[in-house]
Amino acid sequence: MSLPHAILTALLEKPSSGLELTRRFDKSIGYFWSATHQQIYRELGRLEGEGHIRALPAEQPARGQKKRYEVLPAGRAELARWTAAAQDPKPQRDVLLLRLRAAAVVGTEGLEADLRRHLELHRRQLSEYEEIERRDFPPGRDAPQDRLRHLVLRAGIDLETFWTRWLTHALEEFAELPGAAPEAQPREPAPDTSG
Amino acid sequence: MSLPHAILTALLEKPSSGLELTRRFDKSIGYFWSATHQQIYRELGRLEGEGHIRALPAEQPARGQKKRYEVLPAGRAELARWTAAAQDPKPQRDVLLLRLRAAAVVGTEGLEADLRRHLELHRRQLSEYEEIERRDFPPGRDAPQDRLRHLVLRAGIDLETFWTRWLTHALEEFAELPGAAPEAQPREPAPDTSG
DNA sequence: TTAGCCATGTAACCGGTTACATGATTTT
DNA sequence: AAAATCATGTAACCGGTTACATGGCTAA
Repeated sequence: MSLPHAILTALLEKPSSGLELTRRFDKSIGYFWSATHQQIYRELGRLEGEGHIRALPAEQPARGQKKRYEVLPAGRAELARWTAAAQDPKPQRDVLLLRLRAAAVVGTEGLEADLRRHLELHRRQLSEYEEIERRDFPPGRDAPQDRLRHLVLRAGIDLETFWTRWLTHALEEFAELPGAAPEAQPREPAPDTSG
Repeated sequence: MSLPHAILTALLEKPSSGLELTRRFDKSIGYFWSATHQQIYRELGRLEGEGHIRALPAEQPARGQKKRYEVLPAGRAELARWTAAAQDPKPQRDVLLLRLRAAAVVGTEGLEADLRRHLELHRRQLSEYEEIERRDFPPGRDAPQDRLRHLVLRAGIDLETFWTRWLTHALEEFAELPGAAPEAQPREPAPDTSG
């Protein structure tokens, strides 16, 4: 149940229409909580029904007509409640790690190329984040209001840094692996706890 | 579509029953691809229907009776295909970062305690991984077959290290934040690209 | 013989994904 | 006038989550 709160946050930062929200989710908030326009429209409907947001009465809504939403006090209260409430971290799901684990069993054939591609993608994302940091958080102390935003961006930068390093290391290991696939060499299964 | 491949990998490492798989998903593979027993039974049924696995004919299956599965050649081929196929990284979803972003708007009240809790959880996970590394990958060169497994574990260790560091940093920043919540101080919304 | 655990399921729900529909506005 | 784009939706599906059901085995 996080999408409604992502939307409330975005609307508090700036009242927007559905499509504007969609565009903002493509950058910014979407860096750590993505959403399609279909999701957003569905959720806007619910939030309005619950009295958490309302359409600005300025223009009459019709199909194909812009509808701009703002957050109501009840919505702000709900967001504050949710932000403060304890939440367990969700167990991570990472396909790439799963594929490496599978490769340990069926061979690494073809995997290396995709690792390279991922490395390139993460490098690009990293430099995009660093560009944003240069532009929005120049050296020197942030204003108190910007501290939290900078903190979030820092998480993005450090995560992408981790992935580029790890993928680089992985590719080095691949280069040292003997031959192609250990396909036909079943061996005693290792203890089940190893990663 | 990753759960069936996670199961195929686990079954190739060692033929198992549904509940055994469930237990193995609680450690090991579950560190980066979790699954409940309901998911696993459903998926085992599908995989059997597709001819990717089969129940070992040893014992007759009845309700409440163990059923052990093994991977068929078609299943191994499918896993190899999937492992080698290019896949785009899924956009990350991280609730904690979303909550920080929300806190920048509605205030940090109550958030700090949960950050501390998360820090503690990540520290515990980190030392669990490090324990596994000490036990299964003692210093010195890994055997080629263990390289990939060690690589996966390394990703887990480095990720948890990142989180503990970032959370520590975040808590330091919180300590410096003025007062409690900037609740009643709306300001010009910052540019929408920052993090 | 009752309680508790082992083991395998079924069913309902819910959020995210994909495909498609429709009206309004702008461009060619 | 046709085509492209903007903007708001509907509908179907699918994987993950939660709650519940059922049979067999074991220990108090």
